Amino acid sequence: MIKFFDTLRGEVVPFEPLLPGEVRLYTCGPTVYNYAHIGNFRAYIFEDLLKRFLRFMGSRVLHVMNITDVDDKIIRDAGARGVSIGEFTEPYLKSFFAGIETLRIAPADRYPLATEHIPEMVRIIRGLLDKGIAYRKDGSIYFSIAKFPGYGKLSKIKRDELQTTSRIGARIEADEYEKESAQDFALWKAPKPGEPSWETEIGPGRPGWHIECSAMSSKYLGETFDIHCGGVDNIFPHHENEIAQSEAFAGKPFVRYWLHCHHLIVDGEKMAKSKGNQYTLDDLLRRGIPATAVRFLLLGTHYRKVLNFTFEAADQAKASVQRVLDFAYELDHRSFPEIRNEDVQRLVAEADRKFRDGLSDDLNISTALTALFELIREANSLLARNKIGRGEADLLRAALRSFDEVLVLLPEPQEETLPPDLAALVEERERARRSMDFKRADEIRAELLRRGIILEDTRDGVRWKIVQP
RNA sequence: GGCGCGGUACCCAAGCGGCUAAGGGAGAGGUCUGCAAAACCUCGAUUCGCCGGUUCGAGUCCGGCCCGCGCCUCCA
Repeated sequence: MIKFFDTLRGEVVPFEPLLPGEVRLYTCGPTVYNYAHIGNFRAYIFEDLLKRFLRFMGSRVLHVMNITDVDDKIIRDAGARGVSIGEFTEPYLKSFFAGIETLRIAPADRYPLATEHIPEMVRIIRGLLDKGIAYRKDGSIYFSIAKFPGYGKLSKIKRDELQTTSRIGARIEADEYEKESAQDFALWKAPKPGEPSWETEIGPGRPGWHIECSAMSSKYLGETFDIHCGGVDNIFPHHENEIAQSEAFAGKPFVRYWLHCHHLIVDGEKMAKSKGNQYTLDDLLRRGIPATAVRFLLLGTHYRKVLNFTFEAADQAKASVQRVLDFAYELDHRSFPEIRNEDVQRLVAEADRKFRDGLSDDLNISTALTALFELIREANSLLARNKIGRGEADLLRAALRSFDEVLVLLPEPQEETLPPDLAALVEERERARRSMDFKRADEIRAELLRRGIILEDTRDGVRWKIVQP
């Protein structure tokens, strides 16, 4: 049985999709006003784990991730640069997708853009106006949270406490828009001179932040769908407001399971531009941390715990991944005796059970990784004693590939030939070794290492590996 | 002030009432090897932030305290 921690209910609950065998998933995507940092990618990696695991367990997953391509900051910064919001967001959009690919995150089925779903948003706002839940003020339209009794149920914030909560006062005064009640939020913002706006049946203007997710999720996934993910910072106000809009409009439950991922901090501190610790994916790659190590690092801490990023942890992640890769390599580049060993089947079955049970328990990745590493250790131990036959090697390869459908650490199958000049060097070294010229042999090995090839002398002869980029 | 997360070996990190406290990294010693690499074997927390309590039995439950972190209308 699969169980997840649902933020709304505040506990781990059994997971049952609305339609058997199909999970409808909506995840909050980037606001493309800047380059994504590794904290953003932590959330996307968590969602990738969730999605790949659901597929691993036999579900189809229909996944929608929104792209926020219009908001206050985008308008401000595009204006400052004197370009359209489309021109402004394009490089960030490209960079986001490049990161998704680099980290081997399974792409969503759709990435709807906010600017392409204005009519869908207007339709909901229209409906909320008609129901008297939304009201107009100075050209803007606000959602009256007093009209939605369930307001605060996700974030556990009580409505009457909202305005007395400290810190809030200053922010309310700073707000440029007049509202009936301080806690009400904007569905539609009045146009301002020189800023983008849309002519619509509810008047000119641009959407508030929250409405796009209500509009796009219901369009592609239905008015009630299975899972909605995001970072914990989205619980309030973003997701709270989505619930209010969607449920007030549709009159039915919005989301069945809310899964939120905690933050990533760096060296024990919150990431902040001012601290200079806000790393992008490219920053890490430039520092020599391979993408798979980044993936492993972001994957390796349970999603509901704060992940403390350090470069030491990144190096450890790299080494851990290497252990998996070396094991896979061993299975592919070794001769196996013609024997049978029943133990292997038992080990594989046990690892598979533990892997599934771990992830089924609210995505307990530690248990799942333990299953993988225990299998590797046991298998290596048998391998060292030459007690794994050809058939068992196939079993192990299949198990590894199966786990890797979720973890995605193994390299893509690649061309396994050395460029001729390098192959010639390997040959020359073999001749040198046969004539006991170990000095020359070691020179060649060092040369090849500089060129990204590591040589290993085994009982079956010399073999080479590509060193992780 | 409100809501929430966490403090387990040098580092990362499971376990959440009961066999010897997972797993990975780093470290020490050994095996194999021309040397390496990889791998294997062995070692490594009498102890789980602190203090009380419940229990036959507690990192695991209860109470108090200390410390770190996040959110509270920009934020993954």
